[in-house]
Amino acid sequence: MQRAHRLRRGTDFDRVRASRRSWAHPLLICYASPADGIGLPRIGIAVGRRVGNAVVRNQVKRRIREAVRTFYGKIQPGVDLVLIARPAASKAGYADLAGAVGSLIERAAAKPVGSKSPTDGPAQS
RNA sequence: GCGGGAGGAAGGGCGACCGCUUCGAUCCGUCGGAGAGGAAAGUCCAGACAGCGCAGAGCAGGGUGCCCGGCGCAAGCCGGGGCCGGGAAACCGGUGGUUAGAGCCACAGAGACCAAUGCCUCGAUUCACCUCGUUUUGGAUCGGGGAGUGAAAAGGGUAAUCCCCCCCGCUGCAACCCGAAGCAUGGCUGAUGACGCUGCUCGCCGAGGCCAGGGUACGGGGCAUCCGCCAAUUUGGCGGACAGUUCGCUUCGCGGGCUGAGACAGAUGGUUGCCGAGAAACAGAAUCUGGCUUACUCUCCUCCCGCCUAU
RNA sequence: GCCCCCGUCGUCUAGUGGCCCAGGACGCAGCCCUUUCAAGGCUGAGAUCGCCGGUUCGAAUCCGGCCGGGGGUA
Repeated sequence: MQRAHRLRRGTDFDRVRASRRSWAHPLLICYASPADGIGLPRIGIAVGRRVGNAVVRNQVKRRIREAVRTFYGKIQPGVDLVLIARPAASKAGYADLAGAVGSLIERAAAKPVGSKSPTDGPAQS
């Protein structure tokens, strides 16, 4: 997950969260918004202080990042995502977090498959 | 052997595949090097560094604190000793000055601080009396003894109260410097001196300051141990110093080798194999350094104290 | 990251060495008043003063260390 695939600026986070398009999971919350230009999808990860101390937050962040890497090819281009960890994520293992990330990407920003209409994507919001 | 105490070491190792940050090389396909801690933590001290006005004077405020010796710029640390408290001991914790001065010491108690007086009792002297008492009344004076109160009483306690002696400008890398982009003004105030070096006063300086609203929240340096030299387009090479680690020696030191993390939504991860009894605890660098404090683990080493057993 | 501030009944707070095993208001419970409710009156319960040490005869208060909240900072 290289730097070009990540959200870099605070204004990007604000813009994605201001789009109000969100999907919830017991471990994570996902926001989605179309990017300014057509390009690679970008992901931002936020882990607040309620999740745990610095070690726990880093561990959660790395597991989410690794899960995003495995599902990265399924995200449609030109979409910005923000993944926010909830406190329960501190007790979840990698398999649970990866499942959460996979389901959220499937629901929020999956590439249109076959002849299916792309109306479930957030780019129309 | 069991229990307790002090000090120290260590904080997994070797790999495979897929990934991350950074540096370098590159035939742009890739390749190679480096990549969290003993506390990185809490932010409790001190210093470096940077800005603020000459970094001024006084007050306020803050800090240090038994004695001797040593290390250190300082905070602080090490060794020995004294006193107090805890413990059976090893050991642990705490430490200035109340004959410079001031304040406070509730309740209780006669009295709580340069002393003065009250209670009980004994003795002596003396006075009073419808009761004339020294085996027995009351008062006064002098002298002796005592109880009670309280943490503490003819002699204190409290400086983790002010104070005395010694030290300290303020603000902090979101400091600060360079560059770029963008915006809209309105009100109040100011050479009768605003603002500022912080809280107050003085001295000094000399033109902006405050509020509301609006705009941008980008690049680089500081910043990755420091300094110097060489070559130079970047990179690099050499030397010295500092720190860490390791080895050796003629061992309070000297010499050799190796190493020097570093971003700006913020780098160590995922899956798994072997060693192994097992891989668990606290915990993630953010300007840097030295200390202090706190959190914690499977073990290992050295020394000390007590008990039991054996010799 | 850096720099500050605050923890006292359920809530908001007063108390800055002893008069306080902590006072007040709102809330809570009971009684009175009222046909009933509200308002009003009386009474009562409710606090290991965030935690652990220390100084002192004596600590919510003074000192040290932890814990938990909150704020500022281009």
